[in-house]
Amino acid sequence: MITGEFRYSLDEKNRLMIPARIRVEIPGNSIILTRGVEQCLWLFTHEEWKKVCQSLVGSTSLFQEKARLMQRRIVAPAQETEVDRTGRIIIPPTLREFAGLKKECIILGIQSYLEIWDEGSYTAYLAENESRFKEAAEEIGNKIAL
Amino acid sequence: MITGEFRYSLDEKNRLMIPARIRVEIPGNSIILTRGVEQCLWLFTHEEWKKVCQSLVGSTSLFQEKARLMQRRIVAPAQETEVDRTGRIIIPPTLREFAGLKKECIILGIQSYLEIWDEGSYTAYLAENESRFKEAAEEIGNKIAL
DNA sequence: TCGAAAGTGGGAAAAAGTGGGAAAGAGTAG
DNA sequence: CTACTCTTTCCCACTTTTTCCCACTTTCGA
Repeated sequence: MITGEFRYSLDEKNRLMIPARIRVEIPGNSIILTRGVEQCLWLFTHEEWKKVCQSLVGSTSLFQEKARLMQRRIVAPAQETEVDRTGRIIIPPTLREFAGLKKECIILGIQSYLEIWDEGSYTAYLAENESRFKEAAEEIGNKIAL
Repeated sequence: MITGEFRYSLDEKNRLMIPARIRVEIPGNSIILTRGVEQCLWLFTHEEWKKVCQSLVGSTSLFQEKARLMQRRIVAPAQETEVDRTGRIIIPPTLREFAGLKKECIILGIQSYLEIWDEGSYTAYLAENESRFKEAAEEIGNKIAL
């Protein structure tokens, strides 16, 4: 997809705007929505989702506890959502609650997928992790000349 | 790009002038804008941005915490911005807020990239870090013969 | 002092975003 | 089984924002 950080608000029908810039990159007007690792939602194109699934399902077994956990936590909650003709998607209730979406939401474009955060949670997440981020940045600085 | 320290003000449409001297060095009239490590924005040419992305994204996974942090903090906020025919760029709202840009801005040219600071923040940053700067200067002095 | 280049402000057209109404569908009670 | 209600979905029309462009002002150098 594409990158960018956008703020949109959830309306009273639980609809959320997908930024026009990002929308044009979504093939077929439909997208897969699931739980993210942190308190956010992940959105994938069908193609990307296939890759995620294959790497999760393909390399694991029904008879391994950790594998089942990953399946339940990432694969199971996934739902396909249509982008309506004005560019909005409907966030299913269980996913909305999981991500704690209230009104103001942040949409992140991270190249091959998107994330949706509640604005408050996202701000808190970044604040909590700022020092960790700076450490990681230093590390990269030591490895790479940029 | 080129070096230099310039002061321009953000107009009421969130447009910021790119100094003519620097502008001529930007290929293709379009530039990548993202969050910097401190409270400022970083601007890269496409070519430079590609390098940054590769060093961040290249060898990482969706399922690694530190990788996600770096992606969210540096890669996700990135947006491509056109330089209009009078030489201005539009600063997207989320980036403007992050950098705390009010009116007067400082543009720094640092060879391979640019930085945009709010004038107040920049002055404060320099003042706060003057002693650390002197330490850093000593350290470098020990490594380099100049 | 004049000309050219750089910078500023603002208007108009186009695009993007928002709210809400109506139709369709599901669920429930009589 | 039917009728009523509530929810969901789809679409339209209005509003706001963005983008593009023009013209004026200022600055700098000759």
